[in-house]
Amino acid sequence: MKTFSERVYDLLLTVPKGKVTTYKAIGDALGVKAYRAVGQVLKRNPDAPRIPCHRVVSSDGKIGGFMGQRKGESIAEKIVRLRNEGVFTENGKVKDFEKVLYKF
DNA sequence: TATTTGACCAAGA
DNA sequence: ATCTTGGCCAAAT
Repeated sequence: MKTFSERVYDLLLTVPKGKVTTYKAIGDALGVKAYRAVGQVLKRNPDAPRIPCHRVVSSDGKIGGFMGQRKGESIAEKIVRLRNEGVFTENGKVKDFEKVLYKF
């Protein structure tokens, strides 16, 4: 039995490049309502480049909480990464959110 | 083991 | 549109 975190990571890895997902979608896909726990795990377990945390946004399409990152990292860099993958953002919110939103 | 916390969400005022 | 409230669940302390 995998742990919740592992499931989150695995699911996140299934998100194709150029797409984004939401905490809610992840929780729902896992059959759990731990939307918060998802973000919690991602925050405290920045498992590095293997986990595309920047592809996870809030349900409203806003980047949400990437701010307040740990030292060295900022939301701006994630936005740049997303843009590099084909996902554009506007003032902290994903543009064409529904179009780039990946559904499990 | 128990309590607190949090990168959330939906609904209400 | 913004702010507050309640709820939800796993991980950290």
